[in-house]
Amino acid sequence: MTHSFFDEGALVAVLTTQPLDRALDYKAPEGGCHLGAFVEVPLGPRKVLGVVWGPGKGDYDYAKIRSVIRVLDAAPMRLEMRDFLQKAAAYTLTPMPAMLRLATRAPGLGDPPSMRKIYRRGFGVPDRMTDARRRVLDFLADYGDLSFTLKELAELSGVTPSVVKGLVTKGAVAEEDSPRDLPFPPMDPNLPGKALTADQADAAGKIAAAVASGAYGTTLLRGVTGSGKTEVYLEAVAAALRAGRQALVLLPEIALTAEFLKRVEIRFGARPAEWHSGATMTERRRIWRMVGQGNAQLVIGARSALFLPYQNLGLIVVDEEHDTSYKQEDGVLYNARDMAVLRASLLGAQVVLASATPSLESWANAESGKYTRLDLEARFGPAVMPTMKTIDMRNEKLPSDRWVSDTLKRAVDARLDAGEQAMLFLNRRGYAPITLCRACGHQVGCDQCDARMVEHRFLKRLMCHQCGETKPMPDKCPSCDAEGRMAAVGPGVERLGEEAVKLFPDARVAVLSSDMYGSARALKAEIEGIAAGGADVIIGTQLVAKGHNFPNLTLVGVIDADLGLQGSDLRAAERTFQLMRQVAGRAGRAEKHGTALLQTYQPDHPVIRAILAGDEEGFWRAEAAEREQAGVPPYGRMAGIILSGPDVGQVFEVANVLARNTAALARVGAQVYGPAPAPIARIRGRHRVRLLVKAGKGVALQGAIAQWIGQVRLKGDLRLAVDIDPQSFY
DNA sequence: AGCACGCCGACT
DNA sequence: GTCGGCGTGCTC
Repeated sequence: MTHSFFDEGALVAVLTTQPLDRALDYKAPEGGCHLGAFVEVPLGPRKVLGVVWGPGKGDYDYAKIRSVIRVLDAAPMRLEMRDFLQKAAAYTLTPMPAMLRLATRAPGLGDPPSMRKIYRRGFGVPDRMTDARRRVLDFLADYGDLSFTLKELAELSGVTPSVVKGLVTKGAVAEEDSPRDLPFPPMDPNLPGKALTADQADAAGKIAAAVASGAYGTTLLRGVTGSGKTEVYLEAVAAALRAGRQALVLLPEIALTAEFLKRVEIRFGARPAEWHSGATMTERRRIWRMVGQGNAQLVIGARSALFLPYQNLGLIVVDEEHDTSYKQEDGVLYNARDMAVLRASLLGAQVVLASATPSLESWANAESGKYTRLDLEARFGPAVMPTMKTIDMRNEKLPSDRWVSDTLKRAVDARLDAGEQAMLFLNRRGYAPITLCRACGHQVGCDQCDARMVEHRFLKRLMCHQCGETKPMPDKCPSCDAEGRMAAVGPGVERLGEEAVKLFPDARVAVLSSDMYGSARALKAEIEGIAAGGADVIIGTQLVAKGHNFPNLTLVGVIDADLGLQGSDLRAAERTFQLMRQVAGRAGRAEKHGTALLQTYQPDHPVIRAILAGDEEGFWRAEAAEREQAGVPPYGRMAGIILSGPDVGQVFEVANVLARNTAALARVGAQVYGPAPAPIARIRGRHRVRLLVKAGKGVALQGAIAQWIGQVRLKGDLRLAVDIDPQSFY
């Protein structure tokens, strides 16, 4: 460490959020600035946000060097954060400015602390007393020293705001400025938690001891649904709080429910900071600032909460660590689970990766001893894992426009008679996945992407699931002009909902699909209503698999367990396994015993057999052996290079230049496959071409790739994105 | 990312 | 002649 403070006029290197390839030199402002300070600097005609990254390089014409405009009122970025951003950038091959943008995703960072007016009891006495005035003063007398906003005070005392204002001019009510960004209430780690079983207490004790050690470590906490994973990791959170350190719980966005937050609030006696995409600008700003000041001890959040400016982070929990939504697929391509491990290792913090169905990566890391593995086997309370059976669809002889077999229908009827809930699971949004013309066989596709349009009867439109583009349902075939011959082929949840209404006329049927509700909030509210008994038959897509508790749900019918089994994607089997296990785990979570029925045409498929047998270790060993054989992650390294542009020829031209000049990769023994059209060959009119790079485990792949792609200069509208550890590789 | 500079086509 | 298309390059 050379300098930590720069006097006025000293040269400092400032990293901005603008996409420049390096930090620029500026003169430190009046009063000087600290290393890591958030500053506003002039850049051409504009003012931009930046961070003082180090001493200036002094390699630029001194006469042209401008001064930092001002130091922002925010705690300087800590060295640990700087280090984390640099290492994360190097790992994901992301330019530093983009990385810094992730870390400054709060509005109004440059503004002074925003204030609002608050009202409390004053010392003056009004000259004239009225009924309304007395109500206000009596109310304030009842609440002693508490203060309120104008709106609160007026509403709570049953008067209009002008009455309060009148009292302010008389001095009977005091008007004060108060910072809008208030500290979060302290968490109490010593409130009693739920009673733990012996193995839960044992696991909790081990993780708590690791947290107290103040060293880095990662624990894979494995346990079936309802085994008490949450209770166990909340004890780890308590240990971090007791040690005076902050804790972060990462969840997939959809699992961040009111139900979950309530549990946390009960355990720690106060609401934690919630960081999610639906948060308002004011909330985000408050959290960003309070986390940086240590005035938010516990953050519950989605992926991007990892980039908040923690002051003293001691524990990161990644719940549902296998969830694919931890991998950001647009903009900066990073996997929050891996970045959590990176950040913790730099901090001397603990990581808990929790899942009923861990990713193969984490499972392998536990096998190799990089992670500590803790298994929770005993199920909490009287419920046990559901009974799982297949329904062999080859014997069911269903007509082509029906999806619920008679066997499954009888099982649902039985549950309805018992006054319990049943769920039909189908991982396909919309009404029907294919819309085709019976006259010529034409399938309606998206004009912008190479994807089929999916009919959404609920929206009365066709939708592209790649780009979200919609168009009205055509009356006549766009290809052969035949009228009235367009037909819906295959099932989606909306169509399954229609069938369920016919099959179960007396039941209340609810369809849960992410596109049927205006906002994530509305969707969560709907799910909570249903869980509380608002429906008898629940039709759902993948989102129902994520962490929702349906206490009265005792039967899950998986409509098409074969979806995802076919194809050569090496991760498909893993994903199918995880999804089926999680869906099955929805059944019978409380006191009632649950059953899961899987409709399949391949009851002998290894994945289906492993699910039925509950043989997770067997499944993973088989999957791991296959991957090791193929030399793919986690037994080898991969990266995807996606080139995109409006002109296919141009895109392929650049891709071919890369494919032909691979000396930089050959030096580390890496191979290139492709170019080939990317899995989604066209998105929003941009053609996408992918190259895959494959290398041995332990190869320094990023450096080689950086050198390799440095050979090409991208002209015009061409883009190149590097995806380290891609989710799909085939 | 913005924004200026600059070098070629179709207009008053 | 010049108005304006957007390709290329710079910002401390």
